[in-house]
Amino acid sequence: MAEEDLFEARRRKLDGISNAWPARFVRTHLAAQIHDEFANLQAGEDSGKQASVAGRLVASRVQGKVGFGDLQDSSGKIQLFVTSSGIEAFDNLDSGDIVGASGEVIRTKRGELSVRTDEPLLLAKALRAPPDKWHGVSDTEVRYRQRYLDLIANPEARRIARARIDTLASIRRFLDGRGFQEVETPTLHPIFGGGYAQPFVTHYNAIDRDMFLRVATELYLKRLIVGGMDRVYEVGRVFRNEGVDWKHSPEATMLETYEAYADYLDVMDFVQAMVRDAATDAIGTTKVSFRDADFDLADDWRRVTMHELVSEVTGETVTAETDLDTLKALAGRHHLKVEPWWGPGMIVGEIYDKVAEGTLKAPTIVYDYPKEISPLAKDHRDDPRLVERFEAVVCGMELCNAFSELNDPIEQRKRFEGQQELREHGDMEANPIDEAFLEALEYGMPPTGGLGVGLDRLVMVLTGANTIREVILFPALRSETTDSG
RNA sequence: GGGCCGCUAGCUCAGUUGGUUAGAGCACCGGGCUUUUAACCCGGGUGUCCGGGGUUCGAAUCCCUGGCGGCCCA
Repeated sequence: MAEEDLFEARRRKLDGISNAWPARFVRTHLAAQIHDEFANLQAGEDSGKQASVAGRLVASRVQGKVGFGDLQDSSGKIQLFVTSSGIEAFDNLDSGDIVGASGEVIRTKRGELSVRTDEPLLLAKALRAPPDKWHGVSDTEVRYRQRYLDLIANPEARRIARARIDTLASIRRFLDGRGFQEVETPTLHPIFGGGYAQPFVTHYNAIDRDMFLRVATELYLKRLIVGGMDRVYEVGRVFRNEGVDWKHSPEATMLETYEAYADYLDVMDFVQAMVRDAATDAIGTTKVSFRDADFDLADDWRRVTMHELVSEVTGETVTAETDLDTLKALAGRHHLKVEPWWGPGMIVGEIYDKVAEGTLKAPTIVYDYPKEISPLAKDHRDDPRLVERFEAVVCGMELCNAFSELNDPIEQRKRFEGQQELREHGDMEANPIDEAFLEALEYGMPPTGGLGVGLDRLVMVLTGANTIREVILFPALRSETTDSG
């Protein structure tokens, strides 16, 4: 039957129904509550207790004068057992319909816990058929464009959505419990900064100027630290106008936390505890399988400096003192393109990025970054060529980025000027000078430990999702078009 | 941006070397069935083979081009 005929056949079934779109239905139980409450009911036994349930009819089996239906609600599934006088109404339902039913909770002869009803009630018609009851929907494009179908048909989609919700709730609990305050800062920025990325540009009509969608929340959260809000965090969408791959989405959700009087070593402990709690709360265990690795998030994460790691992976000793020519030669041996204006730090960063990072499997804290590639981190207490910065990496994917925050406004201005030079060389991801931010620092910012966590990525690790699109309910896709060539 | 792969019924898929009227299961429609659970039995057959152009006696199949998606690389 053609699609229009299927649609029409379903629509016709509304004709004889007086109130096909009721506004309300009183439920007494979710499916899972019935399974809990009546777990001990024996096969063939009636409970004597009434229940009202509602949800989507995902399967039905009519056998003569009785019928069986599987009702799916937010908690799970419960069988409807439709008897005598209800069979005509039941026969008039289609799979996918939203249905309510009231009756006695029983367990059938075959052992299936059921609500026995003689009046199944249509609560909302599904004019389109739901996904195939057995195969579900597996076309990735459909799963992303019509995530509701994925959620209806695929338990895995529901599991991931739920884990994300629970991860976020856990993190908020963790932070709130430590005296952090959740704040909201602007999404539209006059200057982009705080992250190394190309911004989206939009136009603000009321003040007739171009604005940038934020690439990070960092520079506003630090203003709040200046303002005396000692522990703040924001969970927010950030926008990066770049390519999409398994670990990058142009819209991503970032958690940033700032804690006055803490340093990056404090933040190392902090982020591990937060991730460990999130795992326990979201998936009930700290043992995870992600991509080709299995590990326990409760184990202490390995800590290695960037220079140690680069040395280890390349087999050549690289330190902050290694000279430019040696580094260029090393980069060349790894077939890396090095721009002529790059200093030693940028080359080390490039070797790390392209050669070393991908070798890391279990969570690893890579710390003490070159200053050149870290314009917002504080000078290292022992080595002025380095900064106090770390990233945690899992299976070659950066999970978080943290610093002892640079709070010296004079040094910060120099760093911005360094970024400006990169922009003049054509690096449009380098951040422009943000005078308003510098002015805030000039009023005095306490020493602060800051952290940025890619929440989508954290959910990937916890759920084992192998692409970021699986943990974003509505990932960005090109428009569907019917244009012909 | 580059390379490779894919797009066939509402869904999941098959479709040989280019050759009759493009198939299966599910879903759907009609009939049967008072304990089914991928229910079952009998009957029915749904289509812009992603769009456009070309080659050919003949195109889902080959070529060109565009779209969308996936994987890998930058």
